[in-house]
Amino acid sequence: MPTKKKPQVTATPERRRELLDTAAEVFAEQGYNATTVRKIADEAGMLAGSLYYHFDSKESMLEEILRTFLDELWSGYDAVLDAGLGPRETLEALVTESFREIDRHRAAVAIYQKESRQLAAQQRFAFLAASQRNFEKAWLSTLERGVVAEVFRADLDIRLTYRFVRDTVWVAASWYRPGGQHSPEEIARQYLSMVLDGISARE
Amino acid sequence: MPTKKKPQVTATPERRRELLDTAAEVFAEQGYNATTVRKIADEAGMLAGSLYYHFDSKESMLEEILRTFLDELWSGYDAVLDAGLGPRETLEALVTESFREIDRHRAAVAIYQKESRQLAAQQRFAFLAASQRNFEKAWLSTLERGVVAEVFRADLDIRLTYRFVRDTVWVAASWYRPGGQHSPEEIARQYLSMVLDGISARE
Amino acid sequence: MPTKKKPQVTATPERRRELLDTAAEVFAEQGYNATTVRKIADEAGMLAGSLYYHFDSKESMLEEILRTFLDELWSGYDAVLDAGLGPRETLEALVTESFREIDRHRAAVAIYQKESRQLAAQQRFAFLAASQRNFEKAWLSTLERGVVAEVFRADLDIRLTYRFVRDTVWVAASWYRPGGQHSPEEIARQYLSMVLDGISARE
Amino acid sequence: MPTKKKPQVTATPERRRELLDTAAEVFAEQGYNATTVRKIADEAGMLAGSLYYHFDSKESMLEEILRTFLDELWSGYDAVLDAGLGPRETLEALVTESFREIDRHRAAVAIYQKESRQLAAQQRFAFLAASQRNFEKAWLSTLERGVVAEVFRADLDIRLTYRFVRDTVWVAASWYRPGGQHSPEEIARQYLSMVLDGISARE
DNA sequence: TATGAATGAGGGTTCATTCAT
DNA sequence: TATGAATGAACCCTCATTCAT
Repeated sequence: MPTKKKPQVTATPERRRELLDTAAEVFAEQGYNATTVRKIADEAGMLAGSLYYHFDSKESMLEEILRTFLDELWSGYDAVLDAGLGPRETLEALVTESFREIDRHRAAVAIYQKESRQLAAQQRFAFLAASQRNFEKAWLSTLERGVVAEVFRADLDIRLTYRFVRDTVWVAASWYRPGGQHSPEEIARQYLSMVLDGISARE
Repeated sequence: MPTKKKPQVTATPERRRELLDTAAEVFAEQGYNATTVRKIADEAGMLAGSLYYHFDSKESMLEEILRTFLDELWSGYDAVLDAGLGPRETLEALVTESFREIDRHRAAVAIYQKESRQLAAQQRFAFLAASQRNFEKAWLSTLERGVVAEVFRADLDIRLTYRFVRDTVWVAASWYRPGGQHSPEEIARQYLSMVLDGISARE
Repeated sequence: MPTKKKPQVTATPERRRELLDTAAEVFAEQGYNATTVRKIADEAGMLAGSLYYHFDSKESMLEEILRTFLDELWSGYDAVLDAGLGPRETLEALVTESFREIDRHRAAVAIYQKESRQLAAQQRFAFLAASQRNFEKAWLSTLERGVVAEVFRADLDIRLTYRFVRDTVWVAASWYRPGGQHSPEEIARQYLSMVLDGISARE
Repeated sequence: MPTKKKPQVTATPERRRELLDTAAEVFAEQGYNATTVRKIADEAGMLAGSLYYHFDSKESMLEEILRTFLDELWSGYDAVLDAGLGPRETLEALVTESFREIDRHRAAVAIYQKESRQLAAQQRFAFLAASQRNFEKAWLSTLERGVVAEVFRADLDIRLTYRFVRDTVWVAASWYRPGGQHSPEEIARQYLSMVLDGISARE
């Protein structure tokens, strides 16, 4: 691996963040492939070529966006998983943390949702697959603990349940808009209510 | 349908179907934008240019795939909605029908999930937006009916519930593989069980 | 040069003529390059591939159209040039003959006007250049004879005059429509009047 | 004329002009349809894609070439038409101006001659049709004025005369080469002599 | 830091042509 | 004779990327 010279973190790392935020917004809105480097530059008020002073490539921007997001996400998740909570409380905390993450990194989450599967196949984005595996491990074990503790129903296919909960939470990024009428915690509460107790009225 | 003279659906509509199935598979796997016409042709065992004997453009292939899917979907939905069922039975039937559709048109559903939002902005794909509106109408009214009839909980935000159910069902297309261990009806049953009664054990 | 098998003059040579007439019309209207073989076939009520039963190539159609036209043109010109007329009568006869040719072969003349220069560079269309040389020879000698005989003005550049007369006549093909209010002979008469005596009133 | 690489310290609009001049030359020589964008780029010493930094499309290059030409042409014509000259002097001035324009914009004129008719049908090139109408108006009214003033012969069909003069002048672009032995003014004089007084010797 | 201009590798599409039926 | 389907080369255009200034 030859050392590259380009992305000197000289000057302002804030400018870098700004540009990445802009890029993330456009990626989320138009899709990664459909987004041209020029569109990002336009949005940032510069010319396409100028972006290459800050970043190696379009792909490296994408990578940094996703890496930053996943780092933060896991720092939140790890705190929850290490807190020694019971299975139901763990589930509630994970879901709430997820909605907070959607609130903070809406664009990144949307990108992740949409592109993750194809990206994960590339060497460069192997960290996506790794994260996904950890994710699955955390959820499955939580669900299993809950079944054992008779906190969750035992008659459900556990993998199906995992997918159900996982998807249910993350797709919200596709319609969620920060600053709307519901706070992330409020949405989390409602989602949890549905996921845990169902939508049908109890007799 | 204002398509003029070219590939009249006279002789072999089967070849057309074959090619569209191939295209749908590739679109679903790689994303519409990332899919090259050459890739589709390769998969179909012909040269890129040859596709244009059958179709006007890459976009028209996409359109036909989505139109065909939505036509079938709505023929199923309409049957359910016109059956005069109660709200809970309607919801169950709609969900079941959706999983059947995922089973039959997995690729089309996956494409729809991924590209629909951006596509709908184009004049050509306005029918996507129209379908989405009808979809929303059908679900919201069913949920409202259910709340009135005290079949569904009254304490949930109805739009949030709508999104919850809608997403929950359709994202399944992203991991569902036909011919797996669960039939669509089986999956529908488990999903319904979770959605209606929740995943937590009843005391 | 291997003998080709295709253009059997079997069956009807009339069909051949019909097809060539159709092709000439489209070539004239849209330009040779801009004309697709399919457009010709459409106009003839068949499929593009079917034309290749009758002709070797699009280019061979063009060649036959132009050859046929030039053959007829020269048969008319040669008659005039061999008639032993005086220079002014020769000029009048050539111009009249030209307008008759425009009347009969409007499409071919239009094609000739438009494409001749570029075509002539190709080996295959060398006959166009040859014809052009003969054409020039005939006109220049007629004009020179006329100057010597003091029938034409001596103070004009003879090459310029040649181009003037030549162009003046043939461009008419671009606006002439057979069956209009003026017969070719009538138009020829008026053109000759202008060319010979000018448009200004005599004092 | 070997194309050398200029020491382009050129500001942007000059580069644009250079490229358009190159394009015009190729269009004129090979015809618009037969000209590939790559050929233009070759001639300009760059790659095909690079042209798109300067222009939107091949068609937009054509448009700009023709627009520029017509703008200049009409600025010359308008000066003549507004000068309050008599009909004969107007005709002489228009013809002279036309030959000057051929001298300055030979390529553009040749393109105009060849492609104008088909182009005019397109929305984008409607300005060609408009120009043609103004052209016709100017000439017809000049000829009519001349007939009334008994400066031009009254026994000629005025539309035919219009076409005669118009074509006669502009076709010259197809053989005219700037820097030849005749200046545009000289050619104009000879043409006018023929058009006004005819080529036959006066008794 | 950013610009202007160019590169070069495709990508979608067109079209003359072929050929088995 | 004509059709239906396919070929393959070429075309216009896009876009990530580079680099001298």
